[in-house]
Amino acid sequence: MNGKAKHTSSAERPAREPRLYQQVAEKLIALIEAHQYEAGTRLPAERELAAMFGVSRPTIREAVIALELAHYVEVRMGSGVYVLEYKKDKSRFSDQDVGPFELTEARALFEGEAAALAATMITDEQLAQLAASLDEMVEENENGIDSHEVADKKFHMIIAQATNNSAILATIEGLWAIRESSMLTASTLQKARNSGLRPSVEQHRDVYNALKAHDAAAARKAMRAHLMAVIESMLEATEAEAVAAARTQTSKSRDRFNLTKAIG
Amino acid sequence: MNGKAKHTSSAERPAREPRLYQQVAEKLIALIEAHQYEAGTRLPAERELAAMFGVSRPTIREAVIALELAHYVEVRMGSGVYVLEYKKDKSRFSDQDVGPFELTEARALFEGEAAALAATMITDEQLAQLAASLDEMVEENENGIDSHEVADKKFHMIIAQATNNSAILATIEGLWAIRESSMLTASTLQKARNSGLRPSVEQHRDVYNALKAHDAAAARKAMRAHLMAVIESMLEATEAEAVAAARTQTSKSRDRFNLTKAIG
DNA sequence: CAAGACTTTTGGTCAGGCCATATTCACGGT
DNA sequence: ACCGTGAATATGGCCTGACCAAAAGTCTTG
Repeated sequence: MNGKAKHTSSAERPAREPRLYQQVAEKLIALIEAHQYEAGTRLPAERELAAMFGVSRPTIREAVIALELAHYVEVRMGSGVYVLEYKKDKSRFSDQDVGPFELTEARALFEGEAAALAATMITDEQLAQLAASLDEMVEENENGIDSHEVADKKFHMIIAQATNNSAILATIEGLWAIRESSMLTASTLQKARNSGLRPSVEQHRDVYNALKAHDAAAARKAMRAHLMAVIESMLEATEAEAVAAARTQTSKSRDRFNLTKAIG
Repeated sequence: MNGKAKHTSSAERPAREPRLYQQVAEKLIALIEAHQYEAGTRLPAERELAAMFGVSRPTIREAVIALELAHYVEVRMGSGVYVLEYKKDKSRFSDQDVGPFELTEARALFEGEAAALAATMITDEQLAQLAASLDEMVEENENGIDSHEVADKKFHMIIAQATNNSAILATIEGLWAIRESSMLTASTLQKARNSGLRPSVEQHRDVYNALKAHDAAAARKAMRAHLMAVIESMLEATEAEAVAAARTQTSKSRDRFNLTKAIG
């Protein structure tokens, strides 16, 4: 191995080559994804890899760190670097089926807290955005547009963002993602909407006012009230429809709802 | 700098310290997030950083690569490494590393609510499981086992499960998954633990007692207190190091200033 | 005064070394 | 024969020192 001749072949590449460790990392990833190295197995030793790729050991180490940070491999000192299981997916909220009531209950708790936190640090600009989304909501309602969803989601997301906490934002986004991807939830919500009780703009405005006043307790209370109301309307819609069959099931949900309301 | 005496003080530490590059990366991130280095500005040269942190240049390079992959900095060959703009950006939550503080803050809020909800409906069997995990925790602490994690996670998961809400369970599992998959977070927690303040079994026991008494408010309060304490210890551990690093930098600057003054 | 050449700074990489831990395996006791 | 047990060995972790190439700063020169 020479320490300097690595550029001897650079005559044709005016474009700056990526750093060496990146090239090596890519090659290694390619090998792993081509199942040259199965999950759970050990990669060749750093010294061997260095020889294989014709680079120095530090470079191999850098590449390994890149794979490590991408969760492709795990490094065990004194033992070797091992290929990890599934590098794929990451949707933590797996496809498991969450019911609409569970979902909304979770939102009531979590978004309530998020609102309380946001109240302490929301900016004027974010407040303005909230006001704008409220206007959109009104407009959507007047136009009879069914999907008043857009402005609704926007409203809640701005609040999540106002917490300045990416973990909270990610969590709430995840809950909305479930809601949007779950058939059951969608249909229940639809029914609830059709049965009159539209998610009132007023409830949202209560939240907005609390945030504007930077009143954490009031914000939490308003947000919870809003989502509790959503649960209520879902319950009514469901109950009215499923008379006998789902009776027990639904009553169970109602009991539960009362519990949740109690801890607030 | 010596090449081998770095372990001289390791006689008593059963806990495996994180790799050096991770520790350095964390300190750097702490400095950046503390606005010691503003966005767009240049970090000290690798050789300087090596001197500052008392490590070799290859280690600094590894740490810089970690920051680079996390989009904290950008490396320009021949020029330097530059701090990038906002690190938060888009909604792509899964592949983005959330900071350890954000994560724990989110947990404090969400798990607090989960505990409150769980208090109203937790079963005797689940309480027994909690008690068992507390015992495990004590045992792990005595055995000096580093990963007191196992019992800890079990404890929190039982509570999440006791809410009987799969959305809540999934959310809290997700937060733990982030914690486990993020190396930087893990390292911060590790340090917090090493620096004395172990996540006390007492705090967990407070939560347990509140749940056993089916006292929602007390459960929420205890859970929050526990996680707030975790944040506190992380802050202390991080701050101490950030300050130390900053001091090195400062004294260096002072030396330079004196030189400049002398030759002026 | 500006354009080009020289020098310095800074990242990029290599080479080779020693240490600590993990794993292996042969050895000796039972 | 079986099972510890302790010495090799393999492997990652980190360090020192060096040289190259690109960028940036400095100086000379037309």
